[in-house]
Amino acid sequence: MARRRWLDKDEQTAWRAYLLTTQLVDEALDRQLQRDAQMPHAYYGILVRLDEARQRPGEGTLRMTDLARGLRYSQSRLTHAITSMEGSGWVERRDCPTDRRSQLVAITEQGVAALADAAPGHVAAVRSAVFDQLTAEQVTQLGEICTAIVRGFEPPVTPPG
Amino acid sequence: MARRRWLDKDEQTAWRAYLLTTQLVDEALDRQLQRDAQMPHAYYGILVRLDEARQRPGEGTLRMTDLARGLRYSQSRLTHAITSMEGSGWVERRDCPTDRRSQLVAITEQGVAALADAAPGHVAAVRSAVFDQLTAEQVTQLGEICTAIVRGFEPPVTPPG
DNA sequence: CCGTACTTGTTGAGCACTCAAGCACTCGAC
DNA sequence: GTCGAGTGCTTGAGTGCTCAACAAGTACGG
Repeated sequence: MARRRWLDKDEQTAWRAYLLTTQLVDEALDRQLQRDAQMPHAYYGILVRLDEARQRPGEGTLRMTDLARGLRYSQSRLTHAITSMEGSGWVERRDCPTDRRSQLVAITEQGVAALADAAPGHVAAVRSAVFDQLTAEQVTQLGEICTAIVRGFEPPVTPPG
Repeated sequence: MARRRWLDKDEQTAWRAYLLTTQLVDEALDRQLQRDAQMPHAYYGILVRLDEARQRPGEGTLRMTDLARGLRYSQSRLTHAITSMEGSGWVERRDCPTDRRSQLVAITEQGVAALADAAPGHVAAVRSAVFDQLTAEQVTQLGEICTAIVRGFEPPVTPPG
C-alpha cells in the first residue's frame, strides 16, 4: 500500500471535529432515549425498521438475517438485542414457515406504543443536537459526504480481467 | 418546546446516511485497532493525548480530570480505561504533589512504542474509510459542519437579566 | 479552627457489544 | 438418497461503557 501519508492540517482538523461530534451526538441521543424511553439508541433503530415492515403489505415481519443486513448489525448483536427486546415485550419471534432455520421478528402492540412514545423526544434531541446547528446547505452537504463514505464500504467492483 | 416538527425529506436522508456512516466508520476503526494493536479506538485517543502531553515542556503528565475533560470522557470511563491500560503497561499513575485527591497519568515507553506501532495502520484505515472518499472541498465542509454541531454542545450563553 | 459544600477519583453492578464456537437446517452435486 | 458446503441463528465468555454511590481531600465562610 502506497499509503504512508499522514493527515494534513485540514484533514486533521476535520477528523478531530468529526470524532468529537460523533461522540457527543451519540452520547446525547443514547442518554435521552435511555432516560425517557428506557432503550438504547440501537433498539430504537430496530423498532423503526420493524414498524416500517409492519406498515408494508404482507406479513409485517422480517427475518433476523434481513433485519441484521438492513441495519448492518452482526447476527449476534441482533440476536442479543431481540432477546432483550422480547423481554421488554416490544417484539416477538415467530418460526418461519418456509425455512426452519429462520426466525421472523415482528413488533408488538407494546412495541408500537413504546416507539410512538419515544419518537417525539428523540426527534427533538436529533434536531437540537444536529439540524438546529446547520444551514439547509450544510444538511445537503452532510448527506452527500456521508453517502460518499458509505459507498466506500460497499463491496468493491469486481476487478476487470 | 415548539419543536413538534418531524424531519423533512432532506433531513431524513442526511440523518440516515449519517447514522450509517458513523456506525460503519466506528466499527471499521475499532476492528482494525483491536486486530492490529489490541486496543479499542478510545484507548488510542487517550494514548495520543498523553503522547502530546509528553512532548510538551513540563511534567509530561496530565491530571485524570483534565484528560477526561479534554476527551469529553466521564471520570468513570477514564478511570476504567486507565486501569486497564496500566495493566497493559502503556500508562502509569502518579500521585499529584500539590493536590492529594488528584492523580497524574503519564504514557510509558511501552505506551509510546504501542502508539508508534498502531499509528500507521490506523491512519491508513481512517484514510481509506473517510478521506479517500471525499474531495478537498468536502473535507472542509465536514470540518465546518462538525464544528457547528460541537458548538451546539458548548455551555449555553448566560441568559440576560 | 470547624463544618459544610465542592472537587477528585474509584468502585461495582448492569448492560450492550464482539468474537469464536457450535447446532440445526437447506442446498446441490453426484 | 446422501454427503459436504453453505446458511441462519444462538450461546457464552470477555470487555468497555454507564450510572449511582461512595471515599477522601480541599476551599471557604462563620
